Amino acid sequence: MLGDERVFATLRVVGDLPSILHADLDAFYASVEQLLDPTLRGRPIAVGGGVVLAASYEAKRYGVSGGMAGWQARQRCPDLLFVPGQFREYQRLGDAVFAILRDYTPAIERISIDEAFLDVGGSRRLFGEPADIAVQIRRRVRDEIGLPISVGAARTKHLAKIASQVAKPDGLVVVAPEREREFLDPLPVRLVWGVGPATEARLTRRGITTIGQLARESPEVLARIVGMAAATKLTTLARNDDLRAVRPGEHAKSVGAQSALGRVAPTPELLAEVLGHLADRVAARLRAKHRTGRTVHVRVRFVGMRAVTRSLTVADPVAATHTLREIANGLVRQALLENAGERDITLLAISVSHLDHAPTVQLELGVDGDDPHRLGSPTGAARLAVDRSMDSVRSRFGRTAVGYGSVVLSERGLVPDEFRELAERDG
DNA sequence: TCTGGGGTCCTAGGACCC
DNA sequence: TCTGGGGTCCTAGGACCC
Repeated sequence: MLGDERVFATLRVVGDLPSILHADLDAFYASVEQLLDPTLRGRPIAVGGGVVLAASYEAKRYGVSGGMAGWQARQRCPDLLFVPGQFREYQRLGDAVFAILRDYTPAIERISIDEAFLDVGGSRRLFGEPADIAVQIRRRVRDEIGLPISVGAARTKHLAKIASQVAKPDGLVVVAPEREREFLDPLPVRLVWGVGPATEARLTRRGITTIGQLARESPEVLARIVGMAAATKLTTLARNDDLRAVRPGEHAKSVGAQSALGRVAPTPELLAEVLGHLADRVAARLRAKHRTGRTVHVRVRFVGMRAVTRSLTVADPVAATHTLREIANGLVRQALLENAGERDITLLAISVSHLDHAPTVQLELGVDGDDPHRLGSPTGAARLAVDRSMDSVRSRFGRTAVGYGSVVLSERGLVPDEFRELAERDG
């Protein structure tokens, strides 16, 4: 049974046709839980514990939303039922939905586990008009997978995305080209991609609350409110002038990992353990993608959410766990020294940017030099060799099969690693 | 009683080069 | 005689998105 289908279109479409679809699974994690366990259906549930990772629509009606602290969610909805995530199932079902989408076009851009853009302009002869394809997609995802999915269809990506948000839950909205302004103008600025709480507050203070007002505002005035680049972007989006194409297969620009720690003293032992774990995760993923990076960033969060970052760009690409851990350790110690007023920390993160492709040959062969950070040095090459054998053992026996001493012991993370892997973008 | 983990992009100052 | 202008890279911080 399909839900609401509001076709915001006239019968005859003129001009450019709305050939871009944005497909977005509704309350994805929560919907999967309700699919797998029928006793959860119709009940307010939240995936997570300390923080709400996803809330069912029954829970959303009470004001529970993703990212909210657990205690706060319980306060708003006393009957709220928390369930732990089944992360492998999310990945499996997300992939299954994606496979259905791919039946309709190869021009598909997956932007997260539960969301994708499709350009179905070339699929008319086989499958019909975009609106028909959207109906088929929604029916198949419902029948074959069992999940609700909302779809927006429009002439541009941004408008298609807004349409799918308006369509939720479990709906379809098609925006005909000649009715774009009529559709867009009354909607709140918050629906524009890139407008979060801070920007929304600034715009509201200037009396700008709808997308129509945003579109009519002069870029110069807007620049004074939100800055030059943001003003240009917001104007383009609000006027629906962003014509970027659906692009399959983008490359990631950075790879990182973080760990929330509760509230702990940053002893050398703790730093060694946590940074070892994080460096191991990041470096293994870099190697799996055959990539290296030149800039290492660390982030340290103190009690009260204040956070600082430190980064270092090195001449030679990094992909070895030990090298990454040493650089990160140095940066974190520096950050702690410069913030000596702070006692405990609540989070540590490592990420690597300035990514480059790493041909196997370049990684394996050493050249002269004795700087251990040098990938080409004998030390660097030896480290990579160790990492690579570890990678291959893990690929056969699972990631906890082997590891650096302190890393294996620290698998007591607060969040399961399966979930971490889920949140990664494909690179 | 502050709440996860993965990312992208922008700003702004300083160093350095021509 | 301390004065122009443009560009690139690095670093730190912040807003935002899923």
